[in-house]
Amino acid sequence: MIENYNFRTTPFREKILTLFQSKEYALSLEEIENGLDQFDRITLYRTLKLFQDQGIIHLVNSGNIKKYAMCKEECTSEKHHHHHHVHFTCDKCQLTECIESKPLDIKLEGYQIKELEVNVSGFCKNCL
Amino acid sequence: MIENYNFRTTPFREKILTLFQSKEYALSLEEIENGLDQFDRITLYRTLKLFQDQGIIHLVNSGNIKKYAMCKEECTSEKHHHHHHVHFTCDKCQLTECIESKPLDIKLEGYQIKELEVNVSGFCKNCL
DNA sequence: GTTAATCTTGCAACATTGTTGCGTAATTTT
DNA sequence: AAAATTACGCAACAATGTTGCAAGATTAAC
Repeated sequence: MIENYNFRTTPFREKILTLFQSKEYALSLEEIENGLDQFDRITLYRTLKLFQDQGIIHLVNSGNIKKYAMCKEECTSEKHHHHHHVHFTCDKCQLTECIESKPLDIKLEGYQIKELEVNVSGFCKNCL
Repeated sequence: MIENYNFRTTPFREKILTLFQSKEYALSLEEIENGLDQFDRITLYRTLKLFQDQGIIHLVNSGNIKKYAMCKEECTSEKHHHHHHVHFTCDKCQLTECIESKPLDIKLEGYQIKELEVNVSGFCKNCL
């Protein structure tokens, strides 16, 4: 899949991608780093930025912690992809997941909405 | 108003509070610092943390920039106050404001929702 | 009102997070 | 095979945030 993009396939990038694919939930920077043996910090930052720019992953604000989640297929199709789905972070297990619910249609009188981000926290199915 | 809380009223804290009250929109750290003549960085951080803990201000994730907004009255009444209203950031003027709309009732099957945060971006009334 | 307790400040020092520049290495293209 | 492009890894820096501690200010106690 990585070959469809206009950047090179390198061992490091494949490793990062594999890491994301092996998890069902969003990854914090710490979790990504823990999943790697030895790595260059700057290269990791640049890889994450590249993946974001290419619509492979997207940023999730989970409280004070930034996390990164794989984009679903719908995202990559559009150039400027939107993430109108809900991000849920569990207060107990701390896992963050993307919830594919029906698209939210929030409308604000007099405003033109381009991007919409919904971050929800509470208890997930496993921790209830 | 600051006297209703269980911490001391100091010139610095009053200055910060006045700064927030003088603006209709959420303030970034940079904007706060620009509104002060000379100040101690650590004291500012601690003041912001204090105000957050006391429910005077709350954090808004505006894209990659953290901002702080005054809490409305409804917030301070409850101990664990919720911010189920919408935060809007304009792509043009970059201002972030809290929009008092009807409370959002997002429900997720099997999840117990405690906190809800909605960040919207686009063009605001003035920039349309 | 003086003393004691508490809170706040400001400095140092450190930790984390993120960016930029640049030479080298690897990969594509010609 | 040579040239152009892209990616990597290091240094250096910048921004952001935290902790400890001594000194100052405020409040409470005697």
